[in-house]
Amino acid sequence: MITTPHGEIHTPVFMPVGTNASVKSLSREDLESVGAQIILANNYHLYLRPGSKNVKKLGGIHKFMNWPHPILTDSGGFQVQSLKPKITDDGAEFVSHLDGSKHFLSPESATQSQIDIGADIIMAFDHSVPAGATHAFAKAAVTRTHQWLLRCIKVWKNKKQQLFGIIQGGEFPDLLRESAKFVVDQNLPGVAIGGAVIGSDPHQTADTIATIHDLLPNDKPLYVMGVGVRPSDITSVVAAGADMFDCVAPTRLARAGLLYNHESKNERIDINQAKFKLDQKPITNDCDCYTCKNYTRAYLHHLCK
RNA sequence: GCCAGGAUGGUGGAGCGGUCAAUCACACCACACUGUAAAUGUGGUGCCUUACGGCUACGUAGGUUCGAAUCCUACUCCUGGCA
Repeated sequence: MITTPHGEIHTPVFMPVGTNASVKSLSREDLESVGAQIILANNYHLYLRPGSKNVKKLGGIHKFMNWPHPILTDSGGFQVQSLKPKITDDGAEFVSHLDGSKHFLSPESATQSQIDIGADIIMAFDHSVPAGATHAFAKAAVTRTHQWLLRCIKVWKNKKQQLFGIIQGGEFPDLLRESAKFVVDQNLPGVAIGGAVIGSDPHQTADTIATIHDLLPNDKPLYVMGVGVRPSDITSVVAAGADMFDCVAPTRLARAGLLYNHESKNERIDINQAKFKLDQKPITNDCDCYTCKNYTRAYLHHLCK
């Protein structure tokens, strides 16, 4: 269990992603009815718009988005990487996807921005190790991530807001273990693990966690970043020892018409397919969620048109 | 009944003598989505073929032409106007 100023979180917990201070297409009531205890928002997006200081002026993110329960913000490091940034030891220079303007995020500014936004849990600004990284590249990213973590900690004053450090290391056990030791030694309220080795393949994710598991504290949550493309990914990652995980997949896939059904290929059906036009079954027979109890595949197919 | 306009692939709709199996959109099919630049993106979509290639197609039947979805004639059916 994790205690925050906005309530307790019982683990293991899946955290729906609401990047832009909104879990797309879902209301607060929808989320509550499904048992969401905590949601994610993103520092990068809110820093650009409406601006972190403006979120603060508007009373903080909980009031801003009408979510009185726990919120976690990601630092934005992961998003910035998709913008082909210039990364130095100082931080990351990148171009806004909104208007092309130049920006710079450092461990200090990313942390201060998250403090202003006001989430219950904030993440360290890290250098995520991409897929296929060489040992040398991964080592540099790990070292940088560690240096950046120390700088994040310096800015972090309000201990009611929990700061989580992030373990990196790519696919290399020596780097993963070195990183785990370093991050755990900072004695922060929680520990996360990220990078491309986490989230894409369930076996690789479980193996990566196993590599460092003996180094982790028993009394603090482990946040495995970006897990949950398939429902079975969640059970396997929990079995591996994860306490917290998030993924854009449930909401993003649903918006494209892909709905989870454990009996189907890839654990999902594509409700857009013409074969569902007259299908009167629910998405999943043994599910007691509001949608499965009240609507047919035919109706959901119709709504996608 | 007369006059005018029109009939193109699952649908809408381009094309107006050769580079047309036919722009494009939709629909359909497949694939992809990890700490959301994503209610998005990529590919395919007449028939046969792995491919090369072949075959059948632009309302119906003829005609002109080296060559017709494109021009001409008749017919059928739609739409608008006049009676």
